[in-house]
Amino acid sequence: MLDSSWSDRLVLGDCLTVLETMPDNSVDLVMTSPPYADSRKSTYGGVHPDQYVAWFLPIAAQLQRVLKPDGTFILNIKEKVVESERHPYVLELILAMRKQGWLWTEEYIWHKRNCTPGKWPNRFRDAWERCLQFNRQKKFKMYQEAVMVPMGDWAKTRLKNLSETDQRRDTSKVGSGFGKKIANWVGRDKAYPTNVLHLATECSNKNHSAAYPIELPTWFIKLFTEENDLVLDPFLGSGTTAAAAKQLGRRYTGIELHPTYYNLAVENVERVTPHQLTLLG
Amino acid sequence: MLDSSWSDRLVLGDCLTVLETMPDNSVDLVMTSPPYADSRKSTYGGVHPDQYVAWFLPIAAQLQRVLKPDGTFILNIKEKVVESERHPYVLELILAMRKQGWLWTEEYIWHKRNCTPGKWPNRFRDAWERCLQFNRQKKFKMYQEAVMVPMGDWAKTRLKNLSETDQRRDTSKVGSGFGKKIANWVGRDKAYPTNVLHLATECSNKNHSAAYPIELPTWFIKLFTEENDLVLDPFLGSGTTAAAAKQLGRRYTGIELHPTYYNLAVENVERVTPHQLTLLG
DNA sequence: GTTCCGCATGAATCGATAG
DNA sequence: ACTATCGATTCATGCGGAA
Repeated sequence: MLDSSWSDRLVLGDCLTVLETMPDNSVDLVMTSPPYADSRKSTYGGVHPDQYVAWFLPIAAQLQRVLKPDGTFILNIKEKVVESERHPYVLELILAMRKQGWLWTEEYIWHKRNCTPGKWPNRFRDAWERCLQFNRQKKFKMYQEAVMVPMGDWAKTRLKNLSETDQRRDTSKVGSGFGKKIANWVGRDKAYPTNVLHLATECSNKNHSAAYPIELPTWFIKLFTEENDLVLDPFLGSGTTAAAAKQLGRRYTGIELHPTYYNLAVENVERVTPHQLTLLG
Repeated sequence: MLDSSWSDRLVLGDCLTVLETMPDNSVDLVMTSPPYADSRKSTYGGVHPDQYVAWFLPIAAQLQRVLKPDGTFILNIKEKVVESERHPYVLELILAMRKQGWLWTEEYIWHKRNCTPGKWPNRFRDAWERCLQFNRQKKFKMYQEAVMVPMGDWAKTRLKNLSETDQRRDTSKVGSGFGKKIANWVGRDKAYPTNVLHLATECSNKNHSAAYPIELPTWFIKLFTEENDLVLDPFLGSGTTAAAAKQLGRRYTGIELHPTYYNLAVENVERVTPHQLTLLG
């Protein structure tokens, strides 16, 4: 049942083609952030918003097939603004995936504490993204305690690492609520999180920006898998998901189309030691 | 053009029926939180999730008619969990309203800092709701400066303009020169918010649970209207929207079907003094 | 070694300009 | 009319140099 040939492999190639070669019911968690829709046709890999659903559905079908019945699919995505309006492709995708047989179990909010700046006459800065949870069944594996304790540890670690300046800074941040959260966590060992995640965007890697900070896949991997479970990211990018999985002692499979990103991912994943206690920040 | 007969009126009656008697292009902002979908028919205002879109669309059509072309419609809503799955009626509603001619300009997130407690095997506590922004045109009135916030927590008191950080920075800059100090101070005084709002849920003195805290309509009323503009809430509930509008010196119209809520709303709105400087539980 | 400050930069968006 | 490109706007963060 356990096909070890897909353990800890990073594959260079087209996601749909590669997925078709993977066995049924073999993945415990799919966690990915697909290329965002892009109206610029000239851009390599850009998918037009109007064609986004049609492009993604066959991939979603494959993911459904390779996912174990009690596994989970987390899709990090956010719709772009097109002609001063939020494009509806994400909404349409959710509805289409439901027709495909997926259950839309939950929508987590990733609140980006440091979002890109900018000012426009008709909108504010976009500070959040969707983390859509899809399942094949109503009953699925979920290890809530795994994210209960680390949340406290995370805060404490974070608190230790922060300089006084940064602590003070955080307290005064606009709407971040970060400083307050730390205050709330002090002396409170156990707290269940909510469906809103406060995480900064990754700024550490200079050359290539990761889609999301490693804390994001780390959280979902802890929540939905146990050790030696298999985590799949069909749009690996710079390898953040695989790195998180490896670090947590999970098996991983990653697929990436672009050689540049693929090589970067290999590098980044190799650098990770399993069970390495996190250096967050 | 300005029909004063709808200024500062609270109407007891069916929302659709009342809306049909209102003049075209007369409302600057619609802000409401409609009755949530509920499968329990006996509940007041309960609408079955599967019928929610069909129920709401005629109302949305009337709102589109009475709204000024450069006005805004803010819809506070969140989908219920039905059979372990998020029901898609909100997504379907957005798509249907777009077909009706609405522009889905933006989706704000109301992050509820103290959400209802509880624990379930397959999900965490729900700590956020959608505030969907719809417009008739790409260009609409927006007064961003009105919601600019001090560098401290914007949901808290405005009296404390000096955050610790700023005080400290200010002091340290004295050594290096005066001119710089003022420039930095002014620049750091206020910042634009993002599309994520951190507000506590209302838990204060009211018998009936208000749909949202008064800070929520207050924020959107400041953002999308000027003084003497007309704010409409077709599902007034306990009157929070009208109270916020009155307090800010805007005109308001509220419609409520249920006599109990209507009377409560009248009471709550009467208690408010226009331009009363904040400090509401 | 610490703390503090300056500065570059980032999954952005709009409007204007040019082809 | 439609598309492509560019400049302006804005602020939380981390890094590096300085005190």
